[in-house]
Amino acid sequence: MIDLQEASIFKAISEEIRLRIMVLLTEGELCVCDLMQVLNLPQSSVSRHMAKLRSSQLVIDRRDGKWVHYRIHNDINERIPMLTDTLDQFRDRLPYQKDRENLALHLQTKNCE
Amino acid sequence: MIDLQEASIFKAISEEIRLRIMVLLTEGELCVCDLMQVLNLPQSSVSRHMAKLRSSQLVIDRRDGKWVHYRIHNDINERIPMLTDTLDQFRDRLPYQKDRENLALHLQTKNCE
DNA sequence: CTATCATATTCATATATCCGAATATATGAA
DNA sequence: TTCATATATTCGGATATATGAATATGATAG
Repeated sequence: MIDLQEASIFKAISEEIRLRIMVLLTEGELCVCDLMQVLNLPQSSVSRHMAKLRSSQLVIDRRDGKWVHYRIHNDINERIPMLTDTLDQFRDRLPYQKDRENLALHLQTKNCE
Repeated sequence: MIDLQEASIFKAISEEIRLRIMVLLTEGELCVCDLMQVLNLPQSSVSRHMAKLRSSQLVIDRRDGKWVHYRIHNDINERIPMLTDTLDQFRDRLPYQKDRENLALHLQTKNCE
C-alpha cells in the first residue's frame, strides 16, 4: 500500500523508538553504533529504524569509512514545518531527556578511548 | 502495547484517511455523516477513525441530538506546536484539495434540503 | 588475500492495524 | 412503546509492522 508522502512522514515518527531517535538527532549527527548503545537495542533493530527514517526522507546518511552517520534532513522544515519545533519541545520530557543524558555519557566515554 | 503520548498523536495522523479528515476539520466542525459522504466511506470506518482521533485528543466531540460533531481540539497546538499550520499547508495539495471541494459541494446540497 | 568491524538485509514469528458487515447503543419522533 | 436515524462497537479476516537471530554486504587493517 502506497502512503501519501505526508502520512508516511508521520508514520515514521509514530513509532516510539524512531521518535526517540529523532529527538536524539536534534543534538547532532549520530552513527548506528551510538544509537545501539544509548538506546540499548540490537544492531538490526536500529538499522531497520534508520532505513525507515531514511526512506521517509526525515534523515540523510553519510558514510565515513565503516561508520554511517545519520542527521536530520536539511529540507525537513520545508516539508513539515512543525517537526523541528515539536522535537525541541520533547527534549526535556521523559524518556527523551533520559536518552539525551545517556547520549552525553556515551559520547564522553567514546572520546576517552 | 502502550505508546508514548507523543507517538500516539503521530500514529493517529499517520493514516491517510485520518490525515485527510484532520485537514477537512481545519475548515470547521463536521459530523460523521458529513465525512462519510465527502470521503465516500462506510459509517463504521469513519466512526472508528474518529474514535482514534478522539483517544489521541486530536479532536473533541459534541453531541447535538442524533448527530455528533467533531472539531480539532483547542489545546492541540500546545501539545504539538504548529500542527494546525502544517495541516493548513496541506490544504491546497491533492488529495486534500479535492476533499475540500467535495465538502463544499456536500454542504451546499445539505443546506438546500 | 583474510580477518574484523560496522552496517544492512533476510527470515520467521509475533503483534498491531485496517477493513466491511453485522450488531449494539443513543436520540428523537410518532 | 415502536420506529427511524445517527453513531459506536464488535467480529473475523486480511494486511502491515516490529522483533531478534542469522546472514550478507561493505570498508579497513594487516
